[in-house]
Amino acid sequence: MREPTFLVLTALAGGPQHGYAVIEDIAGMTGGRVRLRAGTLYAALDRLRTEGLIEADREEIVQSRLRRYYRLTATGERSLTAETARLRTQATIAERRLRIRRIELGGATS
Amino acid sequence: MREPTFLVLTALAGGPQHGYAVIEDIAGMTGGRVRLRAGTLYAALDRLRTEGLIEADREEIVQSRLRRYYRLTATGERSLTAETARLRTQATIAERRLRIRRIELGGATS
DNA sequence: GCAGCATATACCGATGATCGGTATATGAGA
DNA sequence: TCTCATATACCGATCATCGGTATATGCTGC
Repeated sequence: MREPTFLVLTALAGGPQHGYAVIEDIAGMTGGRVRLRAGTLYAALDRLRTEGLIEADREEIVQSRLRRYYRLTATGERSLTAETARLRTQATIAERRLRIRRIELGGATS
Repeated sequence: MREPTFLVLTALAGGPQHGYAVIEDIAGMTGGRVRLRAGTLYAALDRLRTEGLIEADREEIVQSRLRRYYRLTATGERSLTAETARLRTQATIAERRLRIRRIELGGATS
């Protein structure tokens, strides 16, 4: 799972949201670092729906504009939980190696 | 940065290694979940060298087989440190949302 | 003796997620 | 009236990764 996909699932873990709101949520979540392109977002939404990780929640018309809400499925929740654990494990391994490295090399790298 | 790239940098954070050893290291690190293909590994090595994140360390001939060692550069170390922090931050955000979600929905998802 | 496996580097085409751009439409603000 | 924010959707391009193959050697089991 790549970063944008992970972030979409994280956004929906907070409750149902429509596409554009997901983009805004992710932008806020990452401190503005990640702003998903429309193409990336809607492609990811379609793909995740096909895979059963998310599903349509409801549709609203706000100011004559369609809003299609999506929500995380139980499968999606499990998937996000597993992915989160993986991220944390890898971060821990990398941090341990970096820490040992700094002790051994004393900050003198090439 | 994608997972295989991150894992290659993590492997080299532990000290210089040659290509094949990196594959083995990553396999061990991930409990056998990730076994990089030769194509992925050597392409990543070339790319990371071009980007200045790793560099050639030395070459050895062991049993008439070439071993080309690579090591992390200072730039690579900074890059891995930043990436690790990013992973940890995202894992924390996702976990918080999942935790709140479980309280709110009480385990009843679609 | 030879087949198969592990070691080791390297190249190739295919896949697929993401990027960047565009299209469409409306309401709000300058 | 022009631009910006909202909102969904499609398109081609890029590029990391995957899966397979090529090449070569040494070790192990039959």
